[in-house]
Amino acid sequence: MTASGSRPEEIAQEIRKDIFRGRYRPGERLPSERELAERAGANRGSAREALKILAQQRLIEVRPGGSRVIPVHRASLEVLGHVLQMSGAPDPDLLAQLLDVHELLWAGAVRLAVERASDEELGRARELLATLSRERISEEEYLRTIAALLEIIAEASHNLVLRMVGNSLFTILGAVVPLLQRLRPSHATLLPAVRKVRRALARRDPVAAEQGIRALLRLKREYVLKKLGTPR
Amino acid sequence: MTASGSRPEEIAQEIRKDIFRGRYRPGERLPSERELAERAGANRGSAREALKILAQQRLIEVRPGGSRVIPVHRASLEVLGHVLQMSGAPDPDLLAQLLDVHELLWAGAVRLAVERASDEELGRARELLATLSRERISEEEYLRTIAALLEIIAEASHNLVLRMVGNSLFTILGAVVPLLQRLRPSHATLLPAVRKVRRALARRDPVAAEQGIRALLRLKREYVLKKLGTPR
DNA sequence: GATAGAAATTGGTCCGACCAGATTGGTGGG
DNA sequence: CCCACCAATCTGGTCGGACCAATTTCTATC
Repeated sequence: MTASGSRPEEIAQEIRKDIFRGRYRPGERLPSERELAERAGANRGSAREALKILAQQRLIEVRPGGSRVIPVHRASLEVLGHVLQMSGAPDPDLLAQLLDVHELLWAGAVRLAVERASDEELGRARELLATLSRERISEEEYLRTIAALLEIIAEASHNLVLRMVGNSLFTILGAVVPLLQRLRPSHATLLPAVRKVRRALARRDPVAAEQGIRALLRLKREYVLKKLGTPR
Repeated sequence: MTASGSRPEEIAQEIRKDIFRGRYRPGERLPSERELAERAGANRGSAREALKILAQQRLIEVRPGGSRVIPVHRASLEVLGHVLQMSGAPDPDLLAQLLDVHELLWAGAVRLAVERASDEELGRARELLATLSRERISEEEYLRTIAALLEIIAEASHNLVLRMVGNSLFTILGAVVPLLQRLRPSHATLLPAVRKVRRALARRDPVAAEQGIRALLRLKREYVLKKLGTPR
């Protein structure tokens, strides 16, 4: 019925669905490994592994006596991807929240990055910005370039934590965004933001860089949400 | 040798150590499930589960033919806690990075929160601030109150993503910080920041609130790092 | 030396079994 | 009628062994 992955992943997905649909409410007890296994026509080991997956995503808590559901807002970031991909189209509200945090985080990151980046890192960033400001840039290349740009920012920030959080957010976004089309802002709207970032990097001006990245990501945000029909 | 948890968790910890110590380098292949099991004197299932744990933390990638190590900066946030608890005292640099992101995130969060919070939520926050500004507050209560305050901020921001990221950061910090003592700034240094936040909440001034929380968290940061002897 | 094929290895899944701790339901005393 | 107590039952934790398909590694061949 589902689609992908290994047997345990399938089972986990099934349970996740049930949790999101409200079949199992927070605090409630989940069926036992044995029952889940039987229900899915799988081995107990597979069902067990499925539960372990959900447990590590902090969506459930498994302990002797029975596993229990944990409120979503206590769960790990990773479940977000699954939430967004639950029903056909991603929930616009949630996506907007994700983009908010995305913007917040990278804005802060670029600030640190500009302060600490080596000239070489700065150079690579500048190249990417040049790519972004090119007249004819494909949808795919736009997304890829933005990704690379953020990757450099994360690296240049010399902050491992930032890099890790950025990874998570980007992974989630990357899994959802491609579902929508026409995500690339027009060249005309894109250019000013790119120019701003460019100048900020040249002058090593953290505040300006922050504003520039904010503008850049906000463009992405606007286009994504507009595509979903409910801009805020 | 290690300490806690289930058999698989012990094995996972052992492997993690080896990865962090550089015994297994990124891209390198890990021993097979069978060998790891034998080496640990455990069942293959347990070794397998250990690998699954590490895989879900994106520290390794397990696939037919052999599991491979992934660079730390690609890993999930959750491994951070383990990195910090590796050697006796947490690495000051890394802890500083963590606190930087902590501050960045909550500063952004409080901004959203002040804009969107209900009066009831605001009231609860105000109570906590009152607790913080009390003359005689124990070490433990200080930490607990800060935690509760951030929790409310996360809730009031009405941003699920923020809440989740905050959870992760807070969990990591919570696991590390208690190891150090004397984390509570003196009442005199604490008071101005608390006052600032308080006024900002009363006026629903997002910018002021952001600055206030920043100040509050920076105090925490200073004290934590000073305790470690290497402030920056 | 390159390559195609055979053999060993690896993870994926299944089955069945035992243990210790938790849950549950019944029972007897208050 | 309520509550404390205890035994049957259930739950997750771990173990051992087995088979499969895909990958990796080795080898004989060209």
